[in-house]
Amino acid sequence: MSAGHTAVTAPAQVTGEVTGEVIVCETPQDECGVRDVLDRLGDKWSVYVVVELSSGKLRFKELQRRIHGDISQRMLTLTVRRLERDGLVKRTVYPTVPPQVEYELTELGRSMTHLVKALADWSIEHRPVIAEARRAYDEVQDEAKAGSA
Amino acid sequence: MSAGHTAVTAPAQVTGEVTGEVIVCETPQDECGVRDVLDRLGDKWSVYVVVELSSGKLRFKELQRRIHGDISQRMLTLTVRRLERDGLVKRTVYPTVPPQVEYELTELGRSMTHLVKALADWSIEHRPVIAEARRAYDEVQDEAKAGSA
DNA sequence: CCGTATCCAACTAGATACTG
DNA sequence: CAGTATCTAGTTGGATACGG
Repeated sequence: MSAGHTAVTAPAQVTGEVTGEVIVCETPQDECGVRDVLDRLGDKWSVYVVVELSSGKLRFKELQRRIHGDISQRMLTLTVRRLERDGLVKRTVYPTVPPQVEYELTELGRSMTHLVKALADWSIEHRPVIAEARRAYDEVQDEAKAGSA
Repeated sequence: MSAGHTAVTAPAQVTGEVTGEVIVCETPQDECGVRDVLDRLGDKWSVYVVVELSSGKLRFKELQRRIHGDISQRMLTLTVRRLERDGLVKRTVYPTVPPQVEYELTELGRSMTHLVKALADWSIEHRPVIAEARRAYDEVQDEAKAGSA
């Protein structure tokens, strides 16, 4: 994304390898190619779009309504465009008036819902532990601050 | 992270649920709790720290050396602190001189390496398809731009 | 209805210098 | 060695207005 605020383009990637339980890369500088997925998963809305589309085809407005946390029109556009560019989402425009656009997961996109589900499962399963860890961590930090004051 | 540039703190989260192949949330506003994981997975370096620590305990400097793409001291500090706060990484300080600090995955952290591995596997497996999808998409976009010029 | 364009606010990340 | 502090640049995300 060299210039524009609206650009969808992203950088390139290289080769990597995963072995057994321990993750290894052939060439250390290549980032293992994981960045490809992470860049898409890492942004604020992509996962939710995939989640909503996992249950079927949706129109723009309908998709927007379903996304949690009130996604703006602009962000939804950017998000679906990036997903479309990566071949995870298919966009179908019906030249009606008013215009109608439908979004659905591609085969590739559907193959990723398993991962997203795994992520969600893990997250939900370990939420209490993580929450407690954060609470404990913050408490210690606060004490340290109070003590030094 | 309300104020500081150096702060480690992050917002809270709520309840969610995953059912079958389709992902569902009980209350639509709760973000399904997936954000918890994603926030950590989404930042630039966390995954690489987890990857490197998946093969064992490491000191700060050693960890820094191994991370791909030349992580700065500051970013490594921020990253491991966030991971520590979430209970994914354990930080052990030996009060020697010069100081020595060791980082290792906790049980929780190790339970996440499976996910990271799944992510990496998927990424590597589908890299060609994604690359081709992007190429095709960009080509069409460029044509459109050229056509309108 | 489905966007795009523009402007602005917030956060993330890098470089560099300094400390226990 | 293992950080913290500071400053700055780049990127992401939100609000709003307008266009096909």
